[in-house]
Amino acid sequence: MSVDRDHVLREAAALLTRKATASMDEIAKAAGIGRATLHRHFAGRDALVRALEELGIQQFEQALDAARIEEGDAAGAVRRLIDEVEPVAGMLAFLFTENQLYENGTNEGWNRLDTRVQRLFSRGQEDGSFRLDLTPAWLTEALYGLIGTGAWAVQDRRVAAKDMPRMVAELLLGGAERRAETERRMKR
Amino acid sequence: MSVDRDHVLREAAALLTRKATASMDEIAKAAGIGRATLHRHFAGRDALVRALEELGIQQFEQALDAARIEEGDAAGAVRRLIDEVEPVAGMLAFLFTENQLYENGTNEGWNRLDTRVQRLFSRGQEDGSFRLDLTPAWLTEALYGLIGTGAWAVQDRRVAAKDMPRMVAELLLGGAERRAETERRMKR
DNA sequence: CCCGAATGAGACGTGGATGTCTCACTCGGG
DNA sequence: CCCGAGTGAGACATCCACGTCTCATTCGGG
Repeated sequence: MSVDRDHVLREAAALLTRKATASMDEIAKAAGIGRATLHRHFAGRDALVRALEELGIQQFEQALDAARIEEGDAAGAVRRLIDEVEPVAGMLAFLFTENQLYENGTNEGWNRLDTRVQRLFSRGQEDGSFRLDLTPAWLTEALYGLIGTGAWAVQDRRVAAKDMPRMVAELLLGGAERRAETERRMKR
Repeated sequence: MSVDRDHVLREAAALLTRKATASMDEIAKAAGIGRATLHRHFAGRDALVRALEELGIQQFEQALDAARIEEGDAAGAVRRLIDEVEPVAGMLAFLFTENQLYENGTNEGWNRLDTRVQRLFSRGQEDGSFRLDLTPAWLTEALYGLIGTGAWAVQDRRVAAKDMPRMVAELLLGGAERRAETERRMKR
Protein backbone atom coordinates (compact mmCIF):
# COMPACT_ATOMS: atom_id res chain seq x y z
CA MET A 1 0.00 0.00 0.00
CA SER A 2 2.62 2.44 1.12
CA VAL A 3 4.34 4.23 -1.71
CA ASP A 4 7.92 3.28 -2.60
CA ARG A 5 9.65 6.62 -2.33
CA ASP A 6 12.75 5.56 -4.25
CA HIS A 7 10.66 4.10 -7.02
CA VAL A 8 8.81 7.38 -7.40
CA LEU A 9 12.06 9.30 -7.55
CA ARG A 10 13.51 6.94 -10.14
CA GLU A 11 10.50 7.31 -12.39
CA ALA A 12 10.52 11.06 -11.88
CA ALA A 13 14.18 11.25 -12.85
CA ALA A 14 13.63 9.14 -15.95
CA LEU A 15 10.70 11.29 -17.03
CA LEU A 16 12.28 14.63 -16.23
CA THR A 17 15.44 13.65 -18.08
CA ARG A 18 13.33 13.01 -21.16
CA LYS A 19 10.92 15.90 -20.70
CA ALA A 20 12.02 18.61 -18.30
CA THR A 21 8.71 20.44 -18.56
CA ALA A 22 6.64 17.47 -17.41
CA SER A 23 3.82 18.50 -15.08
CA MET A 24 3.36 17.14 -11.57
CA ASP A 25 0.40 15.18 -12.90
CA GLU A 26 2.52 13.54 -15.57
CA ILE A 27 5.19 12.70 -13.02
CA ALA A 28 2.61 11.14 -10.72
CA LYS A 29 1.12 9.05 -13.52
CA ALA A 30 4.60 7.96 -14.64
CA ALA A 31 5.24 6.73 -11.10
CA GLY A 32 1.86 5.01 -11.06
CA ILE A 33 0.39 7.08 -8.22
CA GLY A 34 -2.12 9.89 -7.89
CA ARG A 35 -1.19 13.54 -7.95
CA ALA A 36 -2.46 14.00 -4.41
CA THR A 37 -0.20 11.25 -3.13
CA LEU A 38 2.76 12.77 -4.91
CA HIS A 39 2.07 16.02 -3.08
CA ARG A 40 1.77 14.15 0.22
CA HIS A 41 5.34 12.90 -0.17
CA PHE A 42 6.90 15.99 -1.73
CA ALA A 43 5.67 19.43 -0.78
CA GLY A 44 6.06 20.71 -4.32
CA ARG A 45 8.04 20.55 -7.48
CA ASP A 46 11.06 22.19 -5.86
CA ALA A 47 11.02 19.74 -2.99
CA LEU A 48 10.79 16.88 -5.46
CA VAL A 49 13.77 18.10 -7.44
CA ARG A 50 15.78 18.60 -4.28
CA ALA A 51 14.96 15.09 -3.12
CA LEU A 52 16.01 13.90 -6.55
CA GLU A 53 19.36 15.63 -6.25
CA GLU A 54 19.85 14.25 -2.77
CA LEU A 55 19.09 10.68 -3.76
CA GLY A 56 21.23 10.94 -6.88
CA ILE A 57 24.20 12.21 -4.92
CA GLN A 58 23.73 9.51 -2.31
CA GLN A 59 23.54 6.76 -4.91
CA PHE A 60 26.55 8.11 -6.75
CA GLU A 61 28.52 8.17 -3.52
CA GLN A 62 27.54 4.56 -2.83
CA ALA A 63 28.77 3.65 -6.30
CA LEU A 64 32.07 5.39 -5.65
CA ASP A 65 32.44 3.47 -2.40
CA ALA A 66 31.40 0.12 -3.85
CA ALA A 67 33.85 0.53 -6.72
CA ARG A 68 36.67 1.35 -4.29
CA ILE A 69 38.01 3.86 -6.79
CA GLU A 70 40.93 4.70 -4.57
CA GLU A 71 42.32 1.17 -4.89
CA GLY A 72 44.15 -0.73 -7.63
CA ASP A 73 45.08 0.58 -11.04
CA ALA A 74 43.21 3.67 -12.22
CA ALA A 75 41.80 2.12 -15.38
CA GLY A 76 40.36 -0.77 -13.42
CA ALA A 77 38.89 1.66 -10.93
CA VAL A 78 37.17 3.56 -13.74
CA ARG A 79 35.73 0.31 -15.09
CA ARG A 80 34.46 -0.70 -11.67
CA LEU A 81 32.95 2.74 -11.16
CA ILE A 82 31.06 2.58 -14.45
CA ASP A 83 29.82 -0.92 -13.59
CA GLU A 84 28.56 0.25 -10.21
CA VAL A 85 26.99 3.37 -11.64
CA GLU A 86 25.06 1.61 -14.39
CA PRO A 87 21.93 0.81 -12.33
CA VAL A 88 21.60 4.45 -11.34
CA ALA A 89 22.80 5.96 -14.61
CA GLY A 90 19.42 7.58 -15.14
CA MET A 91 19.69 9.43 -11.85
CA LEU A 92 23.20 10.56 -12.68
CA ALA A 93 22.10 11.74 -16.10
CA PHE A 94 19.44 13.81 -14.42
CA LEU A 95 21.96 15.25 -11.98
CA PHE A 96 24.32 16.14 -14.80
CA THR A 97 21.55 17.74 -16.82
CA GLU A 98 20.12 19.56 -13.83
CA ASN A 99 22.58 22.42 -13.92
CA GLN A 100 20.52 24.33 -11.44
CA LEU A 101 22.94 22.49 -9.21
CA TYR A 102 25.72 24.63 -10.62
CA GLU A 103 23.86 27.90 -10.82
CA ASN A 104 23.03 28.16 -7.14
CA GLY A 105 26.66 28.32 -6.13
CA THR A 106 27.99 24.86 -6.54
CA ASN A 107 26.37 22.15 -4.48
CA GLU A 108 28.43 21.04 -1.52
CA GLY A 109 27.74 17.31 -1.63
CA TRP A 110 28.30 17.19 -5.35
CA ASN A 111 31.61 19.01 -5.10
CA ARG A 112 32.91 16.39 -2.71
CA LEU A 113 32.13 13.58 -5.13
CA ASP A 114 33.36 15.52 -8.11
CA THR A 115 36.70 16.07 -6.42
CA ARG A 116 36.91 12.38 -5.69
CA VAL A 117 36.43 11.47 -9.33
CA GLN A 118 38.94 14.06 -10.49
CA ARG A 119 41.48 12.63 -8.07
CA LEU A 120 40.99 9.24 -9.67
CA PHE A 121 42.00 10.63 -13.05
CA SER A 122 44.89 12.57 -11.51
CA ARG A 123 46.11 9.36 -9.94
CA GLY A 124 45.96 7.65 -13.31
CA GLN A 125 48.04 10.39 -14.85
CA GLU A 126 50.61 10.28 -12.08
CA ASP A 127 51.13 6.55 -12.31
CA GLY A 128 51.52 6.82 -16.07
CA SER A 129 48.43 4.93 -17.16
CA PHE A 130 46.47 7.97 -18.40
CA ARG A 131 47.59 10.53 -20.94
CA LEU A 132 48.66 13.92 -19.70
CA ASP A 133 47.25 16.11 -22.46
CA LEU A 134 43.66 15.72 -21.27
CA THR A 135 42.95 17.43 -17.98
CA PRO A 136 41.38 15.52 -15.07
CA ALA A 137 38.55 18.05 -15.11
CA TRP A 138 37.78 17.25 -18.73
CA LEU A 139 38.04 13.50 -18.22
CA THR A 140 35.63 13.84 -15.32
CA GLU A 141 33.14 15.81 -17.38
CA ALA A 142 33.51 13.34 -20.21
CA LEU A 143 32.78 10.47 -17.84
CA TYR A 144 29.55 12.11 -16.73
CA GLY A 145 28.62 12.98 -20.28
CA LEU A 146 29.22 9.48 -21.58
CA ILE A 147 27.29 7.90 -18.72
CA GLY A 148 24.40 10.23 -19.43
CA THR A 149 24.59 9.51 -23.15
CA GLY A 150 24.72 5.81 -22.37
CA ALA A 151 21.69 5.94 -20.11
CA TRP A 152 19.88 7.79 -22.85
CA ALA A 153 20.86 5.31 -25.52
CA VAL A 154 19.60 2.50 -23.31
CA GLN A 155 16.27 4.27 -22.75
CA ASP A 156 15.88 4.65 -26.52
CA ARG A 157 16.78 0.98 -27.04
CA ARG A 158 19.80 1.90 -29.09
CA VAL A 159 22.04 0.01 -26.71
CA ALA A 160 21.26 -2.95 -24.45
CA ALA A 161 21.50 -2.14 -20.75
CA LYS A 162 24.02 -4.91 -20.16
CA ASP A 163 26.32 -3.54 -22.88
CA MET A 164 26.22 0.04 -21.66
CA PRO A 165 29.05 -0.14 -19.09
CA ARG A 166 31.40 -1.78 -21.56
CA MET A 167 30.55 0.73 -24.29
CA VAL A 168 31.18 3.66 -21.98
CA ALA A 169 34.33 2.26 -20.38
CA GLU A 170 35.92 1.13 -23.65
CA LEU A 171 35.30 4.44 -25.36
CA LEU A 172 36.38 6.57 -22.43
CA LEU A 173 39.55 4.60 -21.78
CA GLY A 174 40.46 3.26 -25.21
CA GLY A 175 38.81 5.58 -27.69
CA ALA A 176 37.48 4.73 -31.11
CA GLU A 177 40.73 4.11 -32.95
CA ARG A 178 41.87 0.58 -33.42
CA ARG A 179 45.11 -0.50 -31.81
CA ALA A 180 47.07 -3.57 -30.80
CA GLU A 181 46.29 -3.29 -27.10
CA THR A 182 42.58 -3.27 -27.84
CA GLU A 183 42.88 -6.43 -29.93
CA ARG A 184 44.65 -8.15 -27.08
CA ARG A 185 42.02 -7.14 -24.54
CA MET A 186 39.22 -8.32 -26.81
CA LYS A 187 40.66 -11.81 -27.03
CA ARG A 188 40.67 -12.39 -23.28
CA MET B 1 17.94 48.39 -34.67
CA SER B 2 16.68 45.27 -36.31
CA VAL B 3 17.01 42.19 -34.17
CA ASP B 4 19.64 39.61 -35.10
CA ARG B 5 17.51 36.49 -35.42
CA ASP B 6 20.42 34.08 -35.26
CA HIS B 7 21.81 35.80 -32.19
CA VAL B 8 18.48 35.43 -30.43
CA LEU B 9 18.32 31.75 -31.31
CA ARG B 10 21.86 31.18 -30.10
CA GLU B 11 21.18 32.80 -26.76
CA ALA B 12 17.92 30.90 -26.47
CA ALA B 13 19.67 27.61 -27.13
CA ALA B 14 22.36 28.38 -24.59
CA LEU B 15 19.79 29.28 -21.94
CA LEU B 16 17.39 26.45 -22.66
CA THR B 17 20.23 23.93 -22.54
CA ARG B 18 21.07 25.16 -19.06
CA LYS B 19 17.50 25.66 -17.89
CA ALA B 20 14.84 23.94 -19.94
CA THR B 21 12.02 25.55 -17.96
CA ALA B 22 13.15 29.11 -18.68
CA SER B 23 10.21 31.44 -19.34
CA MET B 24 9.81 33.47 -22.51
CA ASP B 25 10.68 36.54 -20.47
CA GLU B 26 13.95 35.00 -19.33
CA ILE B 27 14.78 33.98 -22.88
CA ALA B 28 14.07 37.50 -24.12
CA LYS B 29 16.25 39.07 -21.44
CA ALA B 30 19.03 36.57 -22.14
CA ALA B 31 18.95 37.66 -25.77
CA GLY B 32 18.92 41.31 -24.71
CA ILE B 33 15.50 42.10 -26.16
CA GLY B 34 11.99 42.69 -24.84
CA ARG B 35 9.44 39.96 -24.48
CA ALA B 36 7.14 41.68 -26.99
CA THR B 37 9.88 41.71 -29.60
CA LEU B 38 10.57 38.04 -29.00
CA HIS B 39 6.91 37.34 -29.71
CA ARG B 40 7.04 39.47 -32.86
CA HIS B 41 9.73 37.20 -34.27
CA PHE B 42 8.44 33.86 -32.97
CA ALA B 43 4.72 33.26 -32.64
CA GLY B 44 5.19 31.32 -29.40
CA ARG B 45 7.38 28.98 -27.49
CA ASP B 46 6.69 26.12 -29.86
CA ALA B 47 7.58 28.21 -32.87
CA LEU B 48 10.78 29.28 -31.14
CA VAL B 49 11.78 25.72 -30.41
CA ARG B 50 10.99 24.64 -33.95
CA ALA B 51 13.08 27.49 -35.33
CA LEU B 52 15.82 26.39 -32.97
CA GLU B 53 15.71 22.85 -34.28
CA GLU B 54 15.66 24.07 -37.85
CA LEU B 55 18.65 26.35 -37.41
CA GLY B 56 20.55 23.70 -35.48
CA ILE B 57 20.01 21.10 -38.16
CA GLN B 58 20.97 23.56 -40.85
CA GLN B 59 24.17 24.56 -39.07
CA PHE B 60 25.05 20.96 -38.36
CA GLU B 61 24.57 20.09 -42.01
CA GLN B 62 26.81 22.96 -43.03
CA ALA B 63 29.45 21.64 -40.64
CA LEU B 64 29.17 18.17 -42.17
CA ASP B 65 29.60 19.66 -45.63
CA ALA B 66 32.46 21.94 -44.67
CA ALA B 67 34.30 19.06 -43.01
CA ARG B 68 33.85 16.91 -46.12
CA ILE B 69 33.36 13.92 -43.87
CA GLU B 70 33.02 11.58 -46.84
CA GLU B 71 36.62 12.26 -47.89
CA GLY B 72 40.01 11.14 -46.63
CA ASP B 73 40.68 8.90 -43.67
CA ALA B 74 37.85 8.50 -41.20
CA ALA B 75 39.78 9.73 -38.15
CA GLY B 76 40.76 12.90 -39.97
CA ALA B 77 37.17 13.39 -41.05
CA VAL B 78 36.02 13.12 -37.44
CA ARG B 79 38.58 15.71 -36.40
CA ARG B 80 37.51 18.08 -39.15
CA LEU B 81 33.88 17.59 -38.22
CA ILE B 82 34.51 18.45 -34.59
CA ASP B 83 36.50 21.53 -35.62
CA GLU B 84 33.68 22.70 -37.86
CA VAL B 85 31.04 21.99 -35.26
CA GLU B 86 32.76 23.86 -32.45
CA PRO B 87 31.24 27.30 -33.17
CA VAL B 88 27.74 25.84 -33.11
CA ALA B 89 28.33 23.27 -30.37
CA GLY B 90 25.78 25.02 -28.16
CA MET B 91 23.09 24.58 -30.77
CA LEU B 92 23.98 20.94 -31.23
CA ALA B 93 23.89 20.37 -27.48
CA PHE B 94 20.39 21.78 -27.46
CA LEU B 95 19.35 19.55 -30.33
CA PHE B 96 20.74 16.51 -28.58
CA THR B 97 19.03 17.40 -25.32
CA GLU B 98 15.78 18.26 -27.00
CA ASN B 99 14.53 14.70 -27.11
CA GLN B 100 11.13 15.95 -28.04
CA LEU B 101 12.76 15.53 -31.41
CA TYR B 102 12.67 11.78 -30.89
CA GLU B 103 9.32 11.57 -29.20
CA ASN B 104 7.35 13.13 -32.04
CA GLY B 105 8.28 10.36 -34.43
CA THR B 106 11.84 10.95 -35.36
CA ASN B 107 12.62 14.17 -37.16
CA GLU B 108 13.23 13.76 -40.87
CA GLY B 109 16.04 16.25 -41.34
CA TRP B 110 17.83 15.01 -38.27
CA ASN B 111 17.64 11.40 -39.41
CA ARG B 112 19.38 12.31 -42.64
CA LEU B 113 22.31 13.89 -40.82
CA ASP B 114 22.43 11.15 -38.21
CA THR B 115 22.72 8.53 -40.92
CA ARG B 116 25.52 10.49 -42.50
CA VAL B 117 27.50 10.53 -39.27
CA GLN B 118 26.91 6.84 -38.66
CA ARG B 119 28.19 6.11 -42.15
CA LEU B 120 31.38 7.94 -41.28
CA PHE B 121 32.00 5.59 -38.38
CA SER B 122 31.04 2.56 -40.46
CA ARG B 123 33.55 3.64 -43.08
CA GLY B 124 36.21 3.89 -40.40
CA GLN B 125 35.45 0.38 -39.26
CA GLU B 126 35.53 -1.00 -42.77
CA ASP B 127 38.88 0.50 -43.62
CA GLY B 128 40.32 -0.85 -40.38
CA SER B 129 40.98 2.44 -38.61
CA PHE B 130 38.17 2.12 -36.02
CA ARG B 131 37.55 -0.73 -33.62
CA LEU B 132 34.76 -3.13 -34.40
CA ASP B 133 33.50 -3.79 -30.89
CA LEU B 134 31.83 -0.38 -30.58
CA THR B 135 28.82 0.04 -32.84
CA PRO B 136 28.56 3.01 -35.22
CA ALA B 137 25.32 3.94 -33.48
CA TRP B 138 27.08 4.17 -30.14
CA LEU B 139 30.06 6.07 -31.54
CA THR B 140 27.61 8.52 -33.07
CA GLU B 141 25.76 9.01 -29.80
CA ALA B 142 29.08 9.39 -28.00
CA LEU B 143 30.15 12.06 -30.47
CA TYR B 144 27.01 14.07 -29.80
CA GLY B 145 27.32 13.54 -26.07
CA LEU B 146 30.94 14.62 -25.95
CA ILE B 147 30.29 17.69 -28.09
CA GLY B 148 27.45 18.64 -25.77
CA THR B 149 29.59 18.00 -22.71
CA GLY B 150 32.36 20.06 -24.28
CA ALA B 151 30.05 22.96 -25.05
CA TRP B 152 28.86 22.82 -21.49
CA ALA B 153 32.36 22.72 -20.06
CA VAL B 154 33.24 25.76 -22.14
CA GLN B 155 30.16 27.64 -20.89
CA ASP B 156 31.19 26.89 -17.32
CA ARG B 157 34.75 28.00 -18.05
CA ARG B 158 36.11 24.57 -17.22
CA VAL B 159 37.65 24.32 -20.65
CA ALA B 160 38.84 27.06 -23.02
CA ALA B 161 36.79 27.29 -26.23
CA LYS B 162 39.90 26.85 -28.37
CA ASP B 163 40.82 23.62 -26.58
CA MET B 164 37.39 22.07 -26.81
CA PRO B 165 37.71 20.47 -30.27
CA ARG B 166 41.02 18.86 -29.38
CA MET B 167 39.70 17.57 -26.05
CA VAL B 168 36.66 16.04 -27.70
CA ALA B 169 38.50 14.59 -30.70
CA GLU B 170 41.38 13.15 -28.70
CA LEU B 171 39.10 11.50 -26.17
CA LEU B 172 36.67 10.15 -28.72
CA LEU B 173 39.35 8.78 -31.01
CA GLY B 174 42.17 7.95 -28.65
CA GLY B 175 40.58 7.50 -25.25
CA ALA B 176 42.09 8.27 -21.88
CA GLU B 177 44.69 5.53 -21.69
CA ARG B 178 48.24 6.37 -22.51
CA ARG B 179 49.85 4.64 -25.48
CA ALA B 180 52.79 4.93 -27.82
CA GLU B 181 50.76 6.30 -30.71
CA THR B 182 49.50 9.12 -28.56
CA GLU B 183 53.02 10.05 -27.52
CA ARG B 184 54.04 10.19 -31.13
CA ARG B 185 51.13 12.39 -32.08
CA MET B 186 51.83 14.75 -29.21
CA LYS B 187 55.39 15.35 -30.40
CA ARG B 188 54.38 16.50 -33.84
C1' DC C 1 16.03 67.06 -40.61
C1' DC C 2 12.03 64.24 -40.52
C1' DC C 3 9.27 60.30 -41.00
C1' DG C 4 8.38 55.52 -40.45
C1' DA C 5 9.53 51.15 -38.97
C1' DA C 6 10.99 48.57 -35.07
C1' DT C 7 11.60 48.22 -30.28
C1' DG C 8 10.78 48.24 -24.99
C1' DA C 9 7.80 48.62 -21.27
C1' DG C 10 3.81 47.48 -19.51
C1' DA C 11 -1.38 46.40 -19.09
C1' DC C 12 -4.70 42.86 -19.71
C1' DG C 13 -7.40 38.53 -20.25
C1' DT C 14 -6.75 33.58 -20.47
C1' DG C 15 -5.35 28.87 -19.69
C1' DG C 16 -2.88 25.47 -17.52
C1' DA C 17 -0.28 23.96 -13.60
C1' DT C 18 -0.06 24.10 -8.84
C1' DG C 19 -1.16 23.32 -4.02
C1' DT C 20 -4.93 22.31 -0.78
C1' DC C 21 -8.88 20.05 0.51
C1' DT C 22 -12.64 16.59 0.81
C1' DC C 23 -14.53 12.11 0.35
C1' DA C 24 -14.92 7.38 -0.66
C1' DC C 25 -12.30 3.26 -1.02
C1' DT C 26 -8.85 -0.31 -0.02
C1' DC C 27 -5.64 -2.78 2.24
C1' DG C 28 -3.28 -4.62 6.27
C1' DG C 29 -2.57 -5.21 11.14
C1' DG C 30 -4.56 -6.09 15.56
C1' DC D 1 -13.68 -9.11 11.83
C1' DC D 2 -12.99 -4.22 12.25
C1' DC D 3 -10.62 -0.05 12.41
C1' DG D 4 -7.35 3.22 10.80
C1' DA D 5 -3.75 4.65 7.93
C1' DG D 6 -2.81 5.50 3.22
C1' DT D 7 -4.48 6.13 -1.23
C1' DG D 8 -7.02 7.82 -5.78
C1' DA D 9 -10.17 10.81 -7.79
C1' DG D 10 -11.74 14.95 -8.14
C1' DA D 11 -13.28 19.91 -6.75
C1' DC D 12 -11.52 24.32 -5.83
C1' DA D 13 -8.99 28.75 -5.55
C1' DT D 14 -4.66 30.71 -6.80
C1' DC D 15 -0.84 31.88 -9.34
C1' DC D 16 2.22 32.31 -13.06
C1' DA D 17 3.43 32.23 -17.83
C1' DC D 18 1.56 33.09 -22.10
C1' DG D 19 -0.12 35.66 -26.06
C1' DT D 20 -2.08 40.05 -27.48
C1' DC D 21 -2.42 44.72 -27.42
C1' DT D 22 -1.28 49.75 -26.77
C1' DC D 23 1.73 53.58 -26.51
C1' DA D 24 5.82 56.17 -26.11
C1' DT D 25 10.53 56.07 -27.66
C1' DT D 26 14.41 55.36 -30.60
C1' DC D 27 17.02 54.53 -34.39
C1' DG D 28 18.10 54.73 -39.28
C1' DG D 29 17.25 55.83 -44.03
C1' DG D 30 15.71 59.16 -47.29
